[in-house]
Amino acid sequence: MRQGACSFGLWKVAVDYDDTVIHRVRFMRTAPEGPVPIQFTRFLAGKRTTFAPLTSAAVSGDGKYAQIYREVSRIPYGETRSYGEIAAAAETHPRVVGNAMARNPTPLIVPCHRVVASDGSPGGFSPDPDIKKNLLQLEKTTSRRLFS
DNA sequence: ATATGCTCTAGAA
DNA sequence: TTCTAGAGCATAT
Repeated sequence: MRQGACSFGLWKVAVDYDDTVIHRVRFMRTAPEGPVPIQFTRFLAGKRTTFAPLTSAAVSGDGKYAQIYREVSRIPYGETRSYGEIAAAAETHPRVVGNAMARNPTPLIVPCHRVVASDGSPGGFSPDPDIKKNLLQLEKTTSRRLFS
């Protein structure tokens, strides 16, 4: 297993991976040095809208969380869905979706930042909700640029 | 068995 | 319209 990190604003994005399988992604203040797949730096620079062919280890399996992560992975770049909508698609309760997002081992790959509350407010994000806002902002401006 | 959570809806105020 | 209460369910402890 390899590990590395890149920057996103004030934060470091630490990535644990093997070949094209991403095991863990974390936002931290300081992170171990090392290379990350090019998809990360390009995505975070607004120069890429997908992580393909990278995949998250969290989407495989038959658990309820894996189902939820698969549904979340379907949300297109620049769009959002509510916790309730994801819950309906995965046939579970909205709070379970909240739990799954809170424990998402691979944010970005499984775009949990695109899941917002039903009234459009951002909802939570650890370690800092601002990261979620920044990611949504990045996707909004990037998708607008790609469409001009 | 109980506590917890990045929620949601309905009904009261 | 804003606020509160409780439903509802997978996981962690």
